[in-house]
Amino acid sequence: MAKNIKTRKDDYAQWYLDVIKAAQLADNSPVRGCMVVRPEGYAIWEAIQRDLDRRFKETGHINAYFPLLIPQSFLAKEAQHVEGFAMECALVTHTRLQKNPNGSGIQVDPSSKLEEPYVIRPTSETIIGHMYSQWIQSYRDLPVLINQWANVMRWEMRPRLFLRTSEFLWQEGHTAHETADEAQEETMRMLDVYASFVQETLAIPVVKGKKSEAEKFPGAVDTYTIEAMMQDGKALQAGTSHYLGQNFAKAFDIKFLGRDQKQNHVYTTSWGVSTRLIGAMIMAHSDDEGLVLPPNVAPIVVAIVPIFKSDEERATVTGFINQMLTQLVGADEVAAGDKRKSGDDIKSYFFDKQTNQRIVVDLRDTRPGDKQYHWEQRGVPFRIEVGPRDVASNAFVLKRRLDRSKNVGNLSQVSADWLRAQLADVHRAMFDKARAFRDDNIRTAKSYDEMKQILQEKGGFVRAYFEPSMDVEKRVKDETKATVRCIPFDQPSQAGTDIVTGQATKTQVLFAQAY
RNA sequence: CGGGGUGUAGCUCAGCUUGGUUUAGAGCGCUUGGUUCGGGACCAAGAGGUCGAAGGUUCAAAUCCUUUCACCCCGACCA
Repeated sequence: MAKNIKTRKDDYAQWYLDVIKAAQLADNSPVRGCMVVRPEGYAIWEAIQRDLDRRFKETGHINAYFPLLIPQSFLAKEAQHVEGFAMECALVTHTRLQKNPNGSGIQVDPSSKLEEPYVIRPTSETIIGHMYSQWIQSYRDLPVLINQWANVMRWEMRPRLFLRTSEFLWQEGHTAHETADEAQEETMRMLDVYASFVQETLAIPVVKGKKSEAEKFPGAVDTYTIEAMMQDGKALQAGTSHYLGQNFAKAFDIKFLGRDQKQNHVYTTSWGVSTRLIGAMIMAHSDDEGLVLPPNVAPIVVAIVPIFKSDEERATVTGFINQMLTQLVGADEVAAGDKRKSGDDIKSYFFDKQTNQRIVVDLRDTRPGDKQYHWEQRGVPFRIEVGPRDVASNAFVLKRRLDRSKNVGNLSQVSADWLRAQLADVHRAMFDKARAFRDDNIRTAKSYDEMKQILQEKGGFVRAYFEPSMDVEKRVKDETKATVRCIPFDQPSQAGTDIVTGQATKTQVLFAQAY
């Protein structure tokens, strides 16, 4: 039992925070609601970036960067947009500080007040729309397919590490198209990219669907989402893709001369995922012993723990480990790794230089048990234990983080391909486990009472016939805390009865409490 | 913004009711040395605090009073 981590059963919220702390992914900062992403956590974000960026490029997108500050007036140009974000905007109103004339310290210099305040971007549709209006003149300029990796700020009342922080890191794609069809196609394409990424890389199964009017992005015509289920049965929106129609094009006057020789407004999309994905990954996979990392984003794939007492034993064990490393990463990388600087006695060797994934050998002067817990809590997919007994039989002990299983292996079988196969197995097993859990926790309700009972007694997602509408959703939320997570793409062929209003409807939705 | 609560070592907290044997403490963590080492060791020594801040009462304040700041929880609000 991990002694620094509360169990999920005892206190799920505390467990989540304990896992983050134990794995050193992030820390609270002096600024309320803003987190410090520590190296272990940032490495996961880099892995997410690397993988997603490749997928964006493969679908024709390119990166650019727009400023952090947005003129306040820009935000107001799209009515729904400003309404949606007004409550959570931080403003820059002055440009200078001065010494406090009444004593020590500093204060705002009143003479530096800005004519028009800047908003720290909560999202960048407005400033990007402004630029697009200048860049786009002709149908020949379309489509514009730009993504940016950035930080944004939304002044949240209830921050939680990774899941909802006042400042967070994300990517936002912003595209402009000649036709509605093309823009809608783009919206769906990126939703699919997100779904594939989350499933293939983070091993989290998702439900694809459309948001109801009440839940959609401020200023969007349609918002599409991938929804994931956490281990407490709550839903987490893992990514969104918005079809913005001509709303922003009209607000920012993004026009082009069309093939029809007429001025037309473009059709735009935007789509984003954030560091929240790291929160999703933690909540979907980790256990009471700590973090469990999906192999594809694990910065360290194997931690080798040597066991020895005497100097002679140390020499034989490290010699054996060197041979093993050579088989895994090649002699050149072993030599390079031996020379590489490290702050402690943890040696590090690249297993895959493209993904920066490493194998480490833990030579610190601590007890083997400490090392086991150390790497286990950090979610490293595999640990390899090598002691004198193993060396004598040309063997090692392979410990798998996912199920904490223990198997004896033989040195002769070790190779890069062998390890890749092991990692792929873990990925599959993680995905299957998460999917089985999710599927077990999606229940169908035939009546509102039944839904209430399910939500209260079991949690999870509830699938039901329901015609989304602002009023009724509000009522359901007040009464059950559950919201319409999405209108899934796979809809039944037959109509049914709306569980709340009793009206006939063809629409089924997923209800759940959400983060 | 309403209701409640908390500020004492890096972390978790005791001490406050009833001011003075507390020279401000404990556990964890950290440093050093030794014994250990196949799932969180043990022994010894040590570093670390203007008790959130300011003011007041008193011979004497972590403790009582006033003011103030910060944070947390519940509501409201919200990707």
